[in-house]
Amino acid sequence: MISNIAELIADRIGTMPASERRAAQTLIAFYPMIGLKTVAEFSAAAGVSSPTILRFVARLGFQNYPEFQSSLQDELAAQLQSPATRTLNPPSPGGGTVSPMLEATLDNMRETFRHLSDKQLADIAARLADRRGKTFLIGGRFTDPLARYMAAHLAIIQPDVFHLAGQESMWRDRLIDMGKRDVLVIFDIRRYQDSLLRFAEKAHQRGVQIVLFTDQWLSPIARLARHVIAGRTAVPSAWDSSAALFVVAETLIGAVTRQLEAEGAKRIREMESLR
Amino acid sequence: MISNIAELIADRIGTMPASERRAAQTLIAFYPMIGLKTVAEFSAAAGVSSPTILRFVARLGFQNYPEFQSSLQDELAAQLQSPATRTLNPPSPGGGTVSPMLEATLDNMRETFRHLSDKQLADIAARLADRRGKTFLIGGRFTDPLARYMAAHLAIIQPDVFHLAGQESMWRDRLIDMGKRDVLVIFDIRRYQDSLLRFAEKAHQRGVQIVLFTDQWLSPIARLARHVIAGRTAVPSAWDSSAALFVVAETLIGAVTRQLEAEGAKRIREMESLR
DNA sequence: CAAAATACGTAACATACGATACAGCGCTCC
DNA sequence: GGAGCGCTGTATCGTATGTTACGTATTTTG
Repeated sequence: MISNIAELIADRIGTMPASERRAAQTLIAFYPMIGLKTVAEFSAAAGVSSPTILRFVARLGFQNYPEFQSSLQDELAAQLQSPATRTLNPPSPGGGTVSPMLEATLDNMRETFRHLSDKQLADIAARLADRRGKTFLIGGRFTDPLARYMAAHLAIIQPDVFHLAGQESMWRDRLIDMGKRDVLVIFDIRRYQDSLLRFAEKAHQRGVQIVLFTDQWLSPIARLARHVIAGRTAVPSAWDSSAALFVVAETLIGAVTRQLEAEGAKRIREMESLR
Repeated sequence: MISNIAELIADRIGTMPASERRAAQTLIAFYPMIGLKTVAEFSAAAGVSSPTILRFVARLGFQNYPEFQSSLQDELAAQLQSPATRTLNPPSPGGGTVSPMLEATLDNMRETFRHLSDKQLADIAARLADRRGKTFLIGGRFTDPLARYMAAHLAIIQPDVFHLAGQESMWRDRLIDMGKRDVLVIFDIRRYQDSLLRFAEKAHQRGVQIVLFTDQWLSPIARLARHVIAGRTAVPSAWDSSAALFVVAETLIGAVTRQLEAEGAKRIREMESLR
């Protein structure tokens, strides 16, 4: 079975006329980048004319040049998704129902963090550690526990951390306390909840800084957010996975704790003694 | 030093207006493929207008869109040359707060699952899927969100799933409803909570089957439990990590869902129609 | 609260790009 | 050696694409 364009070329290069073969060879030599450039550049690199390039891709079975490029891009994207990461985790031999789930989850985490720079996390952590404002956390149907988890930790190392629970009307009443210096952390993955969007809009109007945890398809709230964390959620299950977001949350909790070390440590000691 | 476009974006995203930030986030989310498409496609994906995309790339320092694309392509080409340096966010040698945290978490998960057989999980899943009894879930200070997360999912695919919230006295009142056929899922990691142990003992006396999620040092509840899941929790942070337990929980949710597929699917459809 | 500045999208524009028609050339096969 | 066929490049065309100008909305500042 022919799965990529390189193989396709190898398969058909024998049937090609001289100039097209030159095109094929240059594509292989600079695979696949030269194919993503313009016809003119490709033809120049191969030392043939543009129509030859077009005839070449036509012979490969593509309707037109853009279609050929899209195909190359898809191939590239697939490579970038899974590349060595699969081989990085030696597929456990006794692959029952566990393994694929774990594998997918580990991949999701790596992917999520690949798209997340230290600087971004540091910025968010700094924002969360800023003691001049309050911190509110809220989540959706399945992600509210993540908001709770984060709130449970943050509330220990600093004051003015509030998890917004209960009914929509109750959150709204808290809006009155929110202003420019405050931060609202929202967890919202598919299927995105209207109630959260409504709430986010109102908070946004009040100048509240929004930190959004969402999936790779980005909740509509992203538009309002100051910081967006997009986690991978796809796993071989009927449900989406929030594990990657969970780990990001833990990472942030750790970073904020470190920033507030001095005061935080004191606070923690104080709390211990209160028990 | 800024070596790739992703870093460049992370560096400047703070200085960008809202719409451009959205463009930036979309690019990161689908990095780098979306940037190789046309301005129109990029703008559609980001939900902004084409000029915004152009202003965005201009702000990154590029003269025009093609130049930006070339830069992305060069980056890609370099990556493809040396597969070793394929990471989008190279392990920052300096204050890399991310990497060690992520690495430790991934290790924890692998370790946790290494000590967890498919059979164990299947048994637990079967127990949770057994519809003759009720399912109760409860957790400690930091782990209660995990109980909530699991409850939120299980409650959708089967009836009689209850998360025990609120104060200790309220849980106790629910004991009256618990019997031999029922399952109690407890999350308890260090520092183990006396209140949970007390509750577990009473439930155990009533013949309730206990499924315990704990850390590798095992909560004292372990001796009462029918099934024990011991997750690794150590990470380079001031806090313990519950991420491994979270993933086990998700795995179980998936397994239970699969077992109840027939009835579960029907239930889910019914719920959708109720919205 | 008014005024200025900035951000953003709509719509018109120019151009660079892919596509096509056609003519020249070489090769092959009678 | 000549006719036919196929391969290839030049030149032209239509259009999709990036670009720019401008007006409106929004935010910021005095």
